Amino acid sequence: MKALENRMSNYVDVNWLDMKLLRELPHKIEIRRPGEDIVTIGEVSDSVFVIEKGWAMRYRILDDGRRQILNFMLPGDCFDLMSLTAAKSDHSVVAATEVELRRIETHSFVAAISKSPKLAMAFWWVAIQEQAILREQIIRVGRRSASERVGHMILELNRRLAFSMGEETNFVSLPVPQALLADALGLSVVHISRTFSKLRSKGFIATGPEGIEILRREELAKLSDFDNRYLHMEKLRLAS
Amino acid sequence: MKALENRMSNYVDVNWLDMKLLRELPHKIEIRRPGEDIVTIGEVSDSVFVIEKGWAMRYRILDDGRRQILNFMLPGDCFDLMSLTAAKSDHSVVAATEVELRRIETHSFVAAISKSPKLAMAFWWVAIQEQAILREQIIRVGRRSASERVGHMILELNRRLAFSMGEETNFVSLPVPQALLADALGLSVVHISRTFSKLRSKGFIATGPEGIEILRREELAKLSDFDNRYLHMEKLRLAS
DNA sequence: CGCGGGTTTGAATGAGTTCAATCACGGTGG
DNA sequence: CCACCGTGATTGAACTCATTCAAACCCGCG
Repeated sequence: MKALENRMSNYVDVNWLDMKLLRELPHKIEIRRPGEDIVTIGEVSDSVFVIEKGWAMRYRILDDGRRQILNFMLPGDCFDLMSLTAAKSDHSVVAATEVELRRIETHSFVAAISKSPKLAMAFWWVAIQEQAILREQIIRVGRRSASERVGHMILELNRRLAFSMGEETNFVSLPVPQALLADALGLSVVHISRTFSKLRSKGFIATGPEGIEILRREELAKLSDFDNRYLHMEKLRLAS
Repeated sequence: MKALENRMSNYVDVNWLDMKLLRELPHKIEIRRPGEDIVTIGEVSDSVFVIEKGWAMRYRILDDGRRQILNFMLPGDCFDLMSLTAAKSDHSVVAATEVELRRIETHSFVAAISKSPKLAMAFWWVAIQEQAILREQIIRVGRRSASERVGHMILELNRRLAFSMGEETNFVSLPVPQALLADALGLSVVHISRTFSKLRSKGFIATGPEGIEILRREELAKLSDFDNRYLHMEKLRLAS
């Protein structure tokens, strides 16, 4: 719950939202090992999930084995609000690292948001933010060069992690192999590696086994045309 | 309103949803000429729009002039439900052809959906479908070849147009220049043209000034790995 | 007729892929 | 303690798909 609270407290007044209501919702905590599916394509989910710890990702496999990762989901992210309409999922969600999940059954979730318009609005906002991340992903893979893609992704992950941790840092923990970045950015593993070494040699980043350190944020942001406004991390205002 | 009614009647029981409520909502009808912005990046919108006639598109321009079209919006599509949270738009929406719009002010829209949970659920579904289209777009530009992208896009437009027209056809009216397809699919205009002629020479499609005719739907769908389930065009079920 | 937007074609170039080999490192079993 | 794996990162060379630039073409329209 910590990550979600951190996140929400960044855009709503601390005591504006009754987190208690959410925290006390009936739920189960589940653990998934890396590679285990959380939601499988074609299935109708009856639950909403909140990621407590670890990374997950949405993905789809094409007929010949190509894989596209749609987006990464970090602590504090919620899915699948799609379950509210009982639609079949058009993609799978898998644990990228070991993941701790809070599972809330759809009907209790619906009950909670219909009781609290504030909570409903907060989750509406979550959906908005996710859409924005998807759109940014389209732009990344559609019109950006390899270095721009990599730089942009690093900065996005850094902002989102900072947002859910509640603290600034130039370090991006990257608990996933480069192959996953490749499938997220529509590049080959080989080229991801080459791009990293290019960014390293230019002094923009340093890489280690644990993750990436951003050495020159400004230049990197300029190079990759990164503008974090799309993440909508400013305080939320309610529509009258 | 016709297009939206057609569309909704395809997935909800005809008299299940009180379209009257929606139809009688205070609104203004507006016309935009091709190229005119409907929503501008950075602005906070106070209205929800429904496209009555014509095509619009979401897009973003990068610093050096590259453009990415995020998706096309056809008759019956709604936007921007984002306005409910009074967030600044992270992209622009522009008329691709001459467009007829129904503009509903956010506050009347919010009033209507809070009165009618059915209406709210219907619009929630609209948001779900749009997310699915965005995800499919990511897969298209991230992991598909040029011919797959073009074929897949043709089939998507065909399904969506059929859905909003309420009638089957193998013809896809394409009232926009190839340059727009290029910016949507992350390809150059030249390559779009070459790809079309490849698809033509294989006998999959025929092109004319008005649009595209699909000659061999099955083969084309196979070639482009198109599976229309993501469009969620089946009847809606309500979550208890 | 001639102009202009859009499409098509050709030739040269380039960014990213593929294949294959090598390297680095942590873990395992003898 | 050390040889032996296996996974993931890196590098080189050949190749491919798509881009760029430039010219030609097509067609509706004033």
